[in-house]
Amino acid sequence: MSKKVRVRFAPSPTGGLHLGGVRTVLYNYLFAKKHGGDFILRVEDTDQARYVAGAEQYIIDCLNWCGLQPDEGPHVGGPFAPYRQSERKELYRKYAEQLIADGHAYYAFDTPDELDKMRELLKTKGSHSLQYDHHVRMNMRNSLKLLADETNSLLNAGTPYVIRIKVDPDDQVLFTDMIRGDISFDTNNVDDKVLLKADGMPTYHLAVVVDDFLMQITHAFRGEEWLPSAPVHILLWKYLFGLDKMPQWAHLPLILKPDGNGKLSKRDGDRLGFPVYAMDWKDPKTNEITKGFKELGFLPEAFNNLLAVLGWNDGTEQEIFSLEELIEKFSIERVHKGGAKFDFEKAKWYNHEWIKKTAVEDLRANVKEVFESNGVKITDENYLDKIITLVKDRCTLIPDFFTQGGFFFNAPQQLDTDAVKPKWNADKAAFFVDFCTQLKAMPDWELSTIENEFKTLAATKNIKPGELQLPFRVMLVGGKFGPAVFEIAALLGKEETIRRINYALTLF
RNA sequence: GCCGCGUUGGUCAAGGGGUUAAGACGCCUCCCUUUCACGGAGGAAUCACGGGUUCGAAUCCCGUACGUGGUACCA
Repeated sequence: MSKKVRVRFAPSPTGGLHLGGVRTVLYNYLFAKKHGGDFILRVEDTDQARYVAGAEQYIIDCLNWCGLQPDEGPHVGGPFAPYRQSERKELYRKYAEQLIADGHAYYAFDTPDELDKMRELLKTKGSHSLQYDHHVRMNMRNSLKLLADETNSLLNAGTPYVIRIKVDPDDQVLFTDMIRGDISFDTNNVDDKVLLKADGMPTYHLAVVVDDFLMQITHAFRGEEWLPSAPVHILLWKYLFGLDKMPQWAHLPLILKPDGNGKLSKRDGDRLGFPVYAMDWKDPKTNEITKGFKELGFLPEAFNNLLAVLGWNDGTEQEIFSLEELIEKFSIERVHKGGAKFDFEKAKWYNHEWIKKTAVEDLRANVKEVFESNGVKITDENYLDKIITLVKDRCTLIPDFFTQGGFFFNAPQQLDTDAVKPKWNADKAAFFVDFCTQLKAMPDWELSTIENEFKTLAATKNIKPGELQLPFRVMLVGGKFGPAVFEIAALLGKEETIRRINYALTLF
């Protein structure tokens, strides 16, 4: 019987949650759910210098908006609590000490100055690696070089120290990545990484391995930037828990900037005018707000969809996937090896598609919010629903509902008279005067009757109805946009339609 | 510098020895619609380069180039 699938996402709370982060979560989540497993959130808050208060809650909010809620985490608890590394601090030390006892790690007392000097020396000697490794460690101040007595007295005197892994030279570290296949590293190129810092906190290297073991993680998916440090993690697994217990690895491709090259960063979004964070992020230090996809008017379904297919597809021509479909169809083996450039135009296309396919009642709350934030109080949801139905095909982002349908609530302030005047004449003006009279007399207010009335009157006056539709549109909405004119009039109601015609007639 | 990973149109990509090298976004043309969209029909545009292996290479192998990531008491 195979172990239950357990995957984890382990962000460090240092700022907003960017596209790459959300996609990592998404792939983790899809894989877990596809195999009926658990998705665990773990927080790496061991880097005090960069830790930002509020960032953890922000990440949770983003996951919530995306609908990717963890089964275990600092906010929901779970059998392996705590889920914050700062609260697990003492745990890690035990494993670091065990490594030393087994001869796989050592105490190092080198000061930052001494480390700098060592690297300077290597540089002047023309060495092509600046690593703290088997070449140099016997020249440094550590428990390998020092006598046991010396080490103990240094320790007893409270000298600051770190614990470093002891990487043996001339060996190969081999592993199979679920996306990339077999990968090998020569241990001569792996340095003696710090595992436990002078402040007693673990580095990422120790923490992932210990936490993945303790939390029984079966599959570890993370960004490609971690590939070079994979050998350290694998060595740690070998020394501490045994390779047979190690999770399977998958290193996800990077999301790159649309122009030029390089990893997509927050700066690129600012520069190119699109968000790179899931939701608005306010940096508590600078109070600077970085725009998010949510606030720009993206639907979470579209956001998940566009992220999922940036580096993965199911091999068919399908482009639009719901979360349920993604869970069903996702396979980690089909994830690409190469990075993908982010294309905001295509991102908007996905949102447009999702708005078109989303039911009115599921759009209502979002649209209502947009109207109300524009100062339009919605009292009649039925009316709002009709507007949504009428304009949703032409909305790419949620705020477009207001630009496309705001005129249903507020008569246009300014009319695009330039669009009408060149072809305007007394006959047309007379048409609208008569049209109003007829509208007033109409017993009902139906789309078909309004349209019939308009067209028959035009015929009797010998004017092409098409030539009258544009002026009519401008009268009602203020410009050359919006849904079919007669639909608008029908929804606007008799009085308002007549009022707008009469007002416009004074301007043309 | 060293180490790792990658490279199919402008972008996302299917295809993994024989294909007219799918499809999508964007762009262009036309139809629909006397608004703008939606929808429909078309179009331009691609296998990084050089060597092999093979009857045959986008596909396999080796180089090169380019890109990208790492090279911290950051993750």
